Amino acid sequence: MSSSTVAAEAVGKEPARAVRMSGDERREQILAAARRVFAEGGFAATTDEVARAAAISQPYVVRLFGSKRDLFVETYRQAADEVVAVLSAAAQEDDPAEAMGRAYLELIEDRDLLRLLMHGFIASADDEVGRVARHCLGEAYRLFVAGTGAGPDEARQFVAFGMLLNVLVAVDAEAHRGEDGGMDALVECVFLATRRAQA
Amino acid sequence: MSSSTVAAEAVGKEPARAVRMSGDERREQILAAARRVFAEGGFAATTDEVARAAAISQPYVVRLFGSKRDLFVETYRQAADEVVAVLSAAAQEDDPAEAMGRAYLELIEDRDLLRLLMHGFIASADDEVGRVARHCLGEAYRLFVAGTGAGPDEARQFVAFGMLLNVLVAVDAEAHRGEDGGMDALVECVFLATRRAQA
DNA sequence: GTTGGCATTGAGTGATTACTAACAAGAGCG
DNA sequence: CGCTCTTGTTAGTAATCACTCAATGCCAAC
Repeated sequence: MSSSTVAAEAVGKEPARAVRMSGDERREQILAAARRVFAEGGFAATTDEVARAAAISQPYVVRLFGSKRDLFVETYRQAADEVVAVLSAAAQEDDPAEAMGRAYLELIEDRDLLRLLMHGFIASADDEVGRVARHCLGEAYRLFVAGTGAGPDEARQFVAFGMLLNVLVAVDAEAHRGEDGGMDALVECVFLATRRAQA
Repeated sequence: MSSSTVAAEAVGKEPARAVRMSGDERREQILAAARRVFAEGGFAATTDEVARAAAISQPYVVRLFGSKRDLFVETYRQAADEVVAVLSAAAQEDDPAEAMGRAYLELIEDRDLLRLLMHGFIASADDEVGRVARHCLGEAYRLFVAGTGAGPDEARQFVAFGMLLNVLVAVDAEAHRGEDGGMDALVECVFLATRRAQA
């Protein structure tokens, strides 16, 4: 009970002040929060939501990144880079085709990452985001060709299957089983295909 | 020069009043405008933009549809229904597989339609939109199986290729040729594949 | 221990937004 | 003409948003 601050905070009398952190640490933390928030609401999500997710004040979010748009672009770029890096690493394993497929499945298990990516696919409103999105897609194709030595058609099918997985995760198909016959059949078929690929 | 209204409007003295229209006609017109506007900005687009696109006042847009959300849902449902109807018709032609492929290509030539659909894939925020989106996807799969008698894998590849086309159109890949090597190769490969399918 | 810099906040500000309320204008009809 | 229903508007309102400003507390170096 040395200082009064601790006791007072425990009782809730003083306004909660965030624990002090280095600027870089805080930026990383905000980026992580922004990924979650932007994944949910896209660019329409507010800086206030990001701030609450990071447990700091809203003006500080804006200050550290300059503007909401800058924060979005940086968040998006980080996510896209992550995808490319993971695919790139998988492309150099023993069985690149299998490794890349598995790597992508693991990536999109992070629903936030995937939905954020999808938002970028449509957010062609912003030039920079569109560029990053196109690059990410192009790299997926290029890395598959380069890694596996597969022909264009096989690589195209790899990417296409990835886009199908994206959409199924985005619409939360698994959580809505039994609501639509066609969708159920599609999910089942995709599920079997992924299991087969992993065998 | 019969009435003063016409002359005055030409000179711009009287406030522009929209030509009178039946409620149903107006609703259709607003839905068409909303499709364009929501395609661009998703649910974040404003009712004011829709109103301007339809050349009427913003409150009237809200009044005719109850709320922005209701307008969005109805716009989305109409678009999804259109897709299902077109695919359904194609599934009953002589060569269903070829017809459905061609039909889908023609559908997504309407970039507004496609981008609106994509927005719904992510807008799982709204339950109803999510349901419609899942149904539309499920029907594409189901209709292909039913129409062509194809196996699950072939049908899955049909839908997957469709999703790839969606994304390529959404990120405006064609308009950005030459900016990214991987993307260029992917677009070229997809282009060849569609030409092959149409032969 | 004082000073200077960094992290962080509260309190605005002006712009925008969905939505409401009230009213205007014309068409059809007796 | 008068009455009513529908179409459409203008003028709000309360809420929300990104962003700004001035201040405050804290740490470290002198």
